[in-house]
Amino acid sequence: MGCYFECDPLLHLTGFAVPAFYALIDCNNFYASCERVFDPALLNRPVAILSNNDGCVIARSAEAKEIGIPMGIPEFKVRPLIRKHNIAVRSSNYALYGDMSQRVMETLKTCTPNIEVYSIDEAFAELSTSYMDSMRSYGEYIRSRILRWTGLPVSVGIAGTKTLAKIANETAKVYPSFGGVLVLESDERIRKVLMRTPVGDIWGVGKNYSATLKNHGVQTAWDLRNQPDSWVKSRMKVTGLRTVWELRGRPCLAIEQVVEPRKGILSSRSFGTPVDQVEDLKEAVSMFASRAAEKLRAQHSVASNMCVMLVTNKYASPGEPYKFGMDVALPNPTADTPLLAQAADAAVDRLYDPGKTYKKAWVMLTGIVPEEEIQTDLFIKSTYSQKQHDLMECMDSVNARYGRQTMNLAGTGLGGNQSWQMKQKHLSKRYTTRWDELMEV
DNA sequence: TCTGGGGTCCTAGGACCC
DNA sequence: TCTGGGGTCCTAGGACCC
Repeated sequence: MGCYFECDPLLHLTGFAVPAFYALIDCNNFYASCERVFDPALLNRPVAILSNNDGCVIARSAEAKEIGIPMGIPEFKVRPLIRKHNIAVRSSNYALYGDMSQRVMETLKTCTPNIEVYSIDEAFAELSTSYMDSMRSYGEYIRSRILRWTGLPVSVGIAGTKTLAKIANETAKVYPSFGGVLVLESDERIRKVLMRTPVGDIWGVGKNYSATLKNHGVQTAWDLRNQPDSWVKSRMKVTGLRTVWELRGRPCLAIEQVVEPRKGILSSRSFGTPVDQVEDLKEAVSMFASRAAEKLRAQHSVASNMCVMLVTNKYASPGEPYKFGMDVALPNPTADTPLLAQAADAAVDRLYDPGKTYKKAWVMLTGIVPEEEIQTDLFIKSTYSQKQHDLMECMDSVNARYGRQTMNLAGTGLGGNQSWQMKQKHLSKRYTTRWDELMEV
C-alpha cells in the first residue's frame, strides 16, 4: 500500500497511516462565484461581498482584487473605487453559500470517499496510491465535475502533505497556465514553488511569525524549510515545527474525517443601528442565546457555562475599554432555550449601563459536554429534563421545516423592524433553499 | 456617518495534590 | 548554611485558521 506509520514523541503524533498524496480542493472566490451562478449579469463585472451589516468587504471576485479592493476594508473607504469601476456589491447570503458549499462537498464525495471538509469553501482529500500515475488527470476530473454539477470553479493542489497541497493550490490559482490543477511531485518542482512562496503565505504562518521570520532573514517557504529544527521549535513551538516538517514532505497532519463537537459555541452580531435601550439589548441577546442553544442541540451537547458580552464602539475612544462581559455558571448543564435566554437576560441586567451606546453583543457557550454525559447535582433540580429535551426537539423540527423564525421565544421580539437587526441592503435571494425565492426565468 | 463572525491549539504559570 | 520530587488541573494569553 505504500503506507507507513509516524510516531514521534516530540510531536506527540499518535501514529496514523499516511497515504501517498493529499489534495486540497478550494473554490475560487467562493462567495462571489456563488452570486454569479444565479446572476449571470455579474459574470464580467467585479463583485464585492460585504459583511453581515454591510460594514466591511469580506470577499471579492478576481476583478475586484485586481482593482485593489483589500480584504476586510470598511466599505465606506472604498466607495469611490466601487463607483468608479462599477463594482457589483452584495450583502453576505449565508443561506445561499452554505447550501452551495454542501453541494460542492457532496459532489466531491462522488469523486473520492475520504474527504475532510475544512471550511465552507475547501476540503482535503486523501488520494490512494492507485491514482499515482494520473494525479493530474484525476485533479482535472474533480475540477470539471464540480464545475459542471454546481457551476462553481475550483482549484486543486496535490502533494505529499497537507501543507504542500495548500501551497500547490495557491500556486495553481495564481498561474492560470496550470489550468487550475497543480501536482507537486518532483523535488525540483517543490523547490521552485517553495522558493517563490513568501513565508507569510504558508498555512500556519500568520502575521506575527511572518514578521519574526523576516527579521531573521527567512523570506520564503524554501528558507524556512531549511532552518534547523531547534531554531524553529524555539520560535514557533511545536505547531511551527510540524509545518516545517510538512514543507519537507514529512506528513504530520492527518485527514480528519470525523467532525468533533465544538468546544465553544458563539453567537454574535453587530447591530444594524446602535442600541441604547435595555429592552432592545435584551431582545438581541435572547435571540443570540436561542441561536447558540440551537447550535448546541444540533451537535447533541449541553453547556454548563455562558459568557455574555456587550460591546460599544471600539473606534470611538481608542484605548478605553469597550467590551463588558461576564461569565454565568449554569447550575446544571443544559440546552434548554428558555433557561439559556433567561440566564443571558439576567446578565444584561447586570452589565447594562444607561450611559452607553452598544454596537454589538455576544453570547458564548462553554463547558460543553455530550448530552448523554450530563452529571446531575444531587441537590439541584435538573435543568434539562426529558420533557424540556422533547420540547426543544419539537421546536427545532418546526423551525427546520418552516424556517428559522417560525417558533421563537416571545423575548426575542416579534421580528421585522427591530433596530438591532442586520442591515443587509444588498441581499440576493436564497435561490436554493426557499421555494418562494427560486430564480425566475 | 460607516469598521465580520465564527473557530482551534499550545504554552506558561499558579494552585493544589501526595 | 541548609529547604524533595514528583504529579494534575485550570486559566490567561498568544498564536493561528477561514
